[in-house]
Amino acid sequence: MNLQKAWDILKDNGFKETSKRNQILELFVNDERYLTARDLLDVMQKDYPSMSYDTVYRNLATFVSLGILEETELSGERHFRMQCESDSHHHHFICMDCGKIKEVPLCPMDLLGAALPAYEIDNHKFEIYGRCPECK
Amino acid sequence: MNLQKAWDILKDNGFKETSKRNQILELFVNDERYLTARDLLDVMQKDYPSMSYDTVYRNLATFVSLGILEETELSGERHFRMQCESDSHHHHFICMDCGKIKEVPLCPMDLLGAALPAYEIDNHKFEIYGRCPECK
DNA sequence: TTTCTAATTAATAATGATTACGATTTACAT
DNA sequence: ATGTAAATCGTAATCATTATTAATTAGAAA
Repeated sequence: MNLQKAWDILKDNGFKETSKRNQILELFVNDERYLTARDLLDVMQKDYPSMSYDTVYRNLATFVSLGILEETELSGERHFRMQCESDSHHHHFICMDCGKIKEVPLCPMDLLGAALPAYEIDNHKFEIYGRCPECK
Repeated sequence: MNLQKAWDILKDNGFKETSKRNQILELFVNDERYLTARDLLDVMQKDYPSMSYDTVYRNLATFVSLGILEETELSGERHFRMQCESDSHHHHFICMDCGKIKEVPLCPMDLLGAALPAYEIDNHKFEIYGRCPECK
């Protein structure tokens, strides 16, 4: 997702345009890795020394709830990255060295069929972990 | 996994038999839900008021490393349950109300084929979340 | 059975991530 | 230009988890 699209979504939902918000978004646009709140803060405090945890976490929560960012938990910490462009449902290979992802256009739910009758299925998670060709 | 099997594994690896360890194991044998460290502590402090966090976490780590317990992260907290009896690789539906699981004898990795050439695959996670027939 | 030693535990403090709060500042509609 | 709700700052609080040190205990060896 690009910056413009993210701002369109924010504006549509009545959120104001601020420089902090913009820098957080720019950071995600320019970095395809999964980042933690601390990663963000460290980078951003170079430009905005007064950036606070509250601002970071509040905006991350906003972005996730609006579908601008996606979130996953890696080794006990919450990680965030820009929502993928591709509109078709997919899953991710995640490189545990560099944090970059590769889309996997396959969903195990398609193959589940009637394996869980009478169960209400709300959500699912499928992720593959390892090392990408560059890091191997 | 039953209590005897768990102790066999512990003894084989040189771990001593203690009442605290035994109670933690008994708790998991008698509860098929995913439990947090705090869940454990709350229950156990009724019988062993002096049970400490250290003991809980240290033993949980031991049990996981020996394959006695399995672990997953649910809504930001580590959860544990007894390792399944079934020896074949499988995944889990997890009820977000009661915490009970249902085994799903399907692995998406089987269907991945050569979708990720040149990638080193170390691990994967596939979980389905929702509500079980009893909780629905 | 007694003794010895390393493993285990208790009690508590420290850490690290995340959330909350009151005061201040800012975006933007009027 | 002004008013107001939203956003941010600075900091403190909270929550899960890990570390520390001293005391206790299991199990081996005498």
